[in-house]
Amino acid sequence: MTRSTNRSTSFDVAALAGVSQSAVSRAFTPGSSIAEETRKKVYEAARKLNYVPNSIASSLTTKRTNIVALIVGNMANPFYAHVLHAFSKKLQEQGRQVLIFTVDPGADSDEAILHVLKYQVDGVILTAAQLSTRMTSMCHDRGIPIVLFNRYIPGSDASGVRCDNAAGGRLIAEAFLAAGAQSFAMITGDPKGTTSKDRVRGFVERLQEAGIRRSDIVEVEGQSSYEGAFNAAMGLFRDKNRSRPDALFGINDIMAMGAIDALRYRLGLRVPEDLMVAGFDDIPEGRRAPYQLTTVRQPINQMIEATLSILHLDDPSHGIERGIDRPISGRLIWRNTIPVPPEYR
Amino acid sequence: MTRSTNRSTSFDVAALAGVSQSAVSRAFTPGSSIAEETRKKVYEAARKLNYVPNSIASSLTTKRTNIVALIVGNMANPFYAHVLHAFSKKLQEQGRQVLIFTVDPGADSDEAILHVLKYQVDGVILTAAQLSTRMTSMCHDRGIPIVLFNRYIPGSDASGVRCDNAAGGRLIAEAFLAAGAQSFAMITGDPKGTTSKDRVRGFVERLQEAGIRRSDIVEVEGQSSYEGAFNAAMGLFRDKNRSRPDALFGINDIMAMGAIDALRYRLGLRVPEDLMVAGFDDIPEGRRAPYQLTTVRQPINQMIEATLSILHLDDPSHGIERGIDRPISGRLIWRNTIPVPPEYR
DNA sequence: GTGAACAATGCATGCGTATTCATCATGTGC
DNA sequence: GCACATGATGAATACGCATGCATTGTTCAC
Repeated sequence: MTRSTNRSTSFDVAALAGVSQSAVSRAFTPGSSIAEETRKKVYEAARKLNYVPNSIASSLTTKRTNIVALIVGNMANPFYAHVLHAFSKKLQEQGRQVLIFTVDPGADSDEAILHVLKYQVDGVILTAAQLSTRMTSMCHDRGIPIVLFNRYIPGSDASGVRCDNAAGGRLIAEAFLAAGAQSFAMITGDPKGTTSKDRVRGFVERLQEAGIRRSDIVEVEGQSSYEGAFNAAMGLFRDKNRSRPDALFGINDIMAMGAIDALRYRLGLRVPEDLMVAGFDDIPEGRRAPYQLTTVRQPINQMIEATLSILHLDDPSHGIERGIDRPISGRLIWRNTIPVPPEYR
Repeated sequence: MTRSTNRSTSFDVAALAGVSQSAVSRAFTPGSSIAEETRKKVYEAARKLNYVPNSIASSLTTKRTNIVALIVGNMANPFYAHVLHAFSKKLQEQGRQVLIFTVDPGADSDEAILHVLKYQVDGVILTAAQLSTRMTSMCHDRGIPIVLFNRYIPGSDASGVRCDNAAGGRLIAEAFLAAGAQSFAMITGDPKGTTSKDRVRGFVERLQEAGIRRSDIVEVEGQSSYEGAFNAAMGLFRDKNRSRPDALFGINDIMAMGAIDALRYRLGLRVPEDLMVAGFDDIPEGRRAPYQLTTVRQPINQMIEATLSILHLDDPSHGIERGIDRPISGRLIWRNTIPVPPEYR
């Protein structure tokens, strides 16, 4: 049996309801001029025929697809899985569809953008992925707004929303200092993105303001994943001659978790007794019993709000907002990987 | 500045290249009859105009969108995040787009399906979500194939691919028995799906074959999440009078992990010394140092292959395969939450 | 009671592309 | 050199819906 296509069209419905095709279209278009009675007749006929309006066809005339593209660059980090979930929920509530693209960490998103353009999406949200200026202008030229989530590209036309990562880095530094740490290590991630670099910058700046020498701050780069940080931590502490730092900043929660497990299960160290650790993001996984991770919470909901407001999906005639960089402050969440100093109790 | 739409069409390209619109269309359609020279001219013109074919428009005539819908019912379980990622990668490689819908756990997917139908997707993959027979026939009527992933609905027209959950449950039972367990507990999940029930059935069946009495098998239902299992475990062991089982089967890995953390961090029990635990799925998170979870591996890649093969995306004229239930065997992965008996070493 | 404003409706057209059909040029085998 | 197959091309049309425009019927104010 062949895959027969029984899709009825607005003409079929119109015929059955005894109205014109225009009436059918209007019946399904909120706010258009149609009598309640007519609408009922149309709905009745539509129900009988299992009619569902063809959004593809309507997009052709309205030039709006109600599709938003979400490009995710690091699905292995649960933070981005949560972000994806949150965006998806939010956009669904608004009656929009989400076209998803996954991109390998570190890879650029040009190919994904190209597909996105073909599908005439109403907007693009880009998360943890690289973006070339060529693609930015390709999008902007055709009136497709694009917002970087948790990332910005200095000097670029693309707008971005992010946590104030530098300020967050400072919060971590302060927490360590308050807990009495004197020598420090960082496990950093993707060097291409601004996220990791900003966190490092704020962290180091604040430490130096407190009189810590740069030589007392060790930095190791790991792949931006649990395993990457696990291995980086092993490398960091394998050298027995080097004196061990008091405090370790994992540049995000999943990496902090990887580092903690390496410390505890491979190196026999206690956290926080032997070494305090902090992360960044506040993913739900970090709250669990084995970790109880002290971290900076990214205000995801605010960031999503901001992203959508810059996209102006409701108002296509609004110009594209270019070059915006909107940092939003996160706050420190005390848990158990840094001993809580009396003044923070 | 208003959001100007500079999108050039195949006519613009045709004019610049000095050919007809048909030629442009053919230039971008693999396998169509066009001279290499003409194609080059077209590409050249297209490049100059930043032309990108409008897939929406082309879908209107071809009746194919190259979009596949993925409906995910439980994003909180990392297993499904991994599944989503794997499908997305695979479909992208094939040049298809993924439209994603997230549905609350336990909720039915009717609304999502309705949206999917509007967008004329080429196929639907449904994961951890309910599906009404009405929606199944809505899809089938219009020639849209639909496959349930890791779920089946007995007597339904919808096809499904899944792990052989009952057989997997038996494997777990055998592992516990081989390790010498004599009394058992299960923390089960969503009672609406077949997945949890099948695992339980296989597990119990095998135990009873080994002479275990039903009264020595306790069953607690938890919400299908880390937290749900954490709480269920607390409830299970709070009753001090009840004798403690030797072995606990968490119906999937994330729940097993929640249970383990409750046991270790709240109840002061050691795993596996005081109590052995097994999960199901083999998510990467379960391999990590704190858990080292013994589990049954779901053959995700095979399952994805099977799903796509049933969908017949490459051959739209192929009839829809109805009512298929394709179980694929998983295998037991020994790690450290069950003491490995000598015969399995 | 009259003209104007307005709501409801249908007709016709356009959105950007794929595809059918007819035409023409070119090459093939004999 | 001829009949024929083959490949390349353009004109025209269809895909399913939204919308501008014209028309009709209705209500309202005066």
